[in-house]
Amino acid sequence: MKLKELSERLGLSPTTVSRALNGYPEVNEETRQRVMAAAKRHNYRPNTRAIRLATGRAMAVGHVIPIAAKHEIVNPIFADFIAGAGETYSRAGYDMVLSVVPDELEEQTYRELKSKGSVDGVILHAPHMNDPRIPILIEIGLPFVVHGRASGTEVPYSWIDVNNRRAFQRATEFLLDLAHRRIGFVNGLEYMDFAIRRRKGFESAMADRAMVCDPDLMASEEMTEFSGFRAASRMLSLPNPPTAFLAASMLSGMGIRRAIEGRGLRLGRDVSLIIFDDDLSYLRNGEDVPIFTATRSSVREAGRLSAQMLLQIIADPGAAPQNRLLEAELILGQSTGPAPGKG
Amino acid sequence: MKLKELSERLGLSPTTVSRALNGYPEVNEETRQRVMAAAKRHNYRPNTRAIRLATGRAMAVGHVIPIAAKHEIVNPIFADFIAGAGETYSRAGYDMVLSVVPDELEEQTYRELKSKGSVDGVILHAPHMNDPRIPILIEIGLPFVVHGRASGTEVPYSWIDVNNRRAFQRATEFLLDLAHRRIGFVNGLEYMDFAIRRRKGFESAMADRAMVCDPDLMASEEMTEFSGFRAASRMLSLPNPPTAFLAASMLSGMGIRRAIEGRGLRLGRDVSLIIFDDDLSYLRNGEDVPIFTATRSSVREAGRLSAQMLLQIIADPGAAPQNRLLEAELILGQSTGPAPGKG
DNA sequence: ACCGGTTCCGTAATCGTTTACGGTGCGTCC
DNA sequence: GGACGCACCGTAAACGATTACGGAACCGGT
Repeated sequence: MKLKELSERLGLSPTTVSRALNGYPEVNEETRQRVMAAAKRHNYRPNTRAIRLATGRAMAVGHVIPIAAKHEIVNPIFADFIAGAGETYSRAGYDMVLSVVPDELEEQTYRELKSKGSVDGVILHAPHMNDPRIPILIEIGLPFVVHGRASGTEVPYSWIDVNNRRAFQRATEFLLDLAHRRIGFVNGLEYMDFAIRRRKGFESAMADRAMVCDPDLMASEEMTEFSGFRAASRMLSLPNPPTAFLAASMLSGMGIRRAIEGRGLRLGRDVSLIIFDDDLSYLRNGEDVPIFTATRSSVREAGRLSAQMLLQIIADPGAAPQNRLLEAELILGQSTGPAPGKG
Repeated sequence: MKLKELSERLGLSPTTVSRALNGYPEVNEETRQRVMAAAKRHNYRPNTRAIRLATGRAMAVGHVIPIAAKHEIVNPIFADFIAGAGETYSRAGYDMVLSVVPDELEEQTYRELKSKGSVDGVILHAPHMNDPRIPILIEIGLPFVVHGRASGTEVPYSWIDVNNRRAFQRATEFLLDLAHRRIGFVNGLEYMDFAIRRRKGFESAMADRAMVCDPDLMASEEMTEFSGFRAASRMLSLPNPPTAFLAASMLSGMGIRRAIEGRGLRLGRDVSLIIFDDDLSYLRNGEDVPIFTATRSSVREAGRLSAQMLLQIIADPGAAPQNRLLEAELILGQSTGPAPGKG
């Protein structure tokens, strides 16, 4: 069933039918009702391909997911971020198109998305310091929203981010309040912007209490269970091991717990642990009472908000860039307790 | 730069230019070279929207990701499956469009994808018993490949699946060989087809050794860390607790380990554990030596293969349905050992 | 009676490709 | 030398919507 057929059945022109369905004012209300009814009755769905060509809009947004060439790791937060964003898109009638590309092909991918006209905008994932993708997107004129920020980038752009610095500052302070003095910090890869900010948060909390950061107690790793395990194992073997850990993710935290318990130590008593909890649907931090004490911020919610922001930008490309900083909440779980007394 | 402009610069008709670029035979080889060179020089990229309208092909495939209404859980294997499929699509010049929908809207989503013409085919995820989506897709004539199978569905359709039954049969036999007699089986939700097959594998291995399955030692849960923990905790509290576990996923397994170690028992000595390992990039089962003994099958590879199959079906819609059954390998890790001697 | 302004609707161009169909020129064959 | 086939290229009609522009009918005001 196409527009033309429908209009013939109704004894109207395609123009009027189109206008009626799209809510234009220059059509009699009675006629509009008749058209809408007929459209529903004949199960008419405008052909997306034709709309796209006629309007020049793609009615789609792109997410390009870089695959780190080294480890081929897909960031586990994507699933939930996309679930959140997807909700917003469907409601607005937009498609979400995913490109999975090795990270060295990312620039080229953006250029093609633009020149082939297959999307109206993109979400930029996992920004790092001085991220070159931002100036590129500005140059080619493709609307975008960054999930995160890029330290070092001066030009204005739209982003949504969690206050990573503050979250880790608070977590560190909390451990210090519990009298922990040796704190192991298992961070994400520190070319990622969020990891840089988290480190700053950690360091400034330490500095505020006139404490020095021991490089032996800091690690910058892929956020996997195994990396967490390895880093914690190393630190726990030191002559002066940490009594507490700060972990960049739920998975790292699980690895750290394995290292702790594997040594016969008890989590929350002998060693404390605070993680950053993205509130992933398949990696819930317990049900009623949290397993880990954590700073929490829902990545799914971030997906929803990013999508909304992007759609606004697409609707009004002239407007000034928007920014939104989300605060993480500090939730108390069973993995923290006062530092064990000295001997 | 559009086709018309390019043709004018070359002093040719749009037809000839189009044919030259698309490899049609009725164009002089010399002319073709000239056209190709000019296209490259002017950085000409055919407008996807126009191609789609003109050819009637969407050059896109859809993945509809159902969100379970109850728990809003995104299946964690999606990220890797999609990463695998995405590689295949990009190489073939296809887009991947994702729809994230509450599962009760799934049928409607398929119908819209078809009538709006936004995709040429879809991948069907997470099939369950007598899955109604399969007859629906056949009815509306949208090419599809199922990742998994649907027990009870008689009509032929294309699928790619892991031999789940065999994998769990082998795993069970392996535990039995190690003299384990009380085996806890922490399965996925048993309306999912793969969980049904795994259960059959477990049961038939038990039956082959004339053993009865204790319902107290069987659980059917969401495949999360917490569910694994809860199920294992319950079983370990039984008067006659299991000496070994079989887990449906890496995450369940991690929860089971937590339950085991939380009781002061040692994994691989006091209690054994075999998991099913989807080989997710962010949930690797150790690096050199596996943490868990596991039956392993890469879901990413399944994604690649599913995508290939779907593209073939789209290219030749008349052909008979294809099937492909992958075998999981049984890999030895540190989580299994002989059953502890009685007293 | 005439003009201006609404209200409502239609004609036809447009988006940027593909492709059915038709042409030209040339060589070959009988 | 006419018929035929082949190699090559162009004209114009699709594809299915949106939308610029124009026109008819009607109303109120002067």
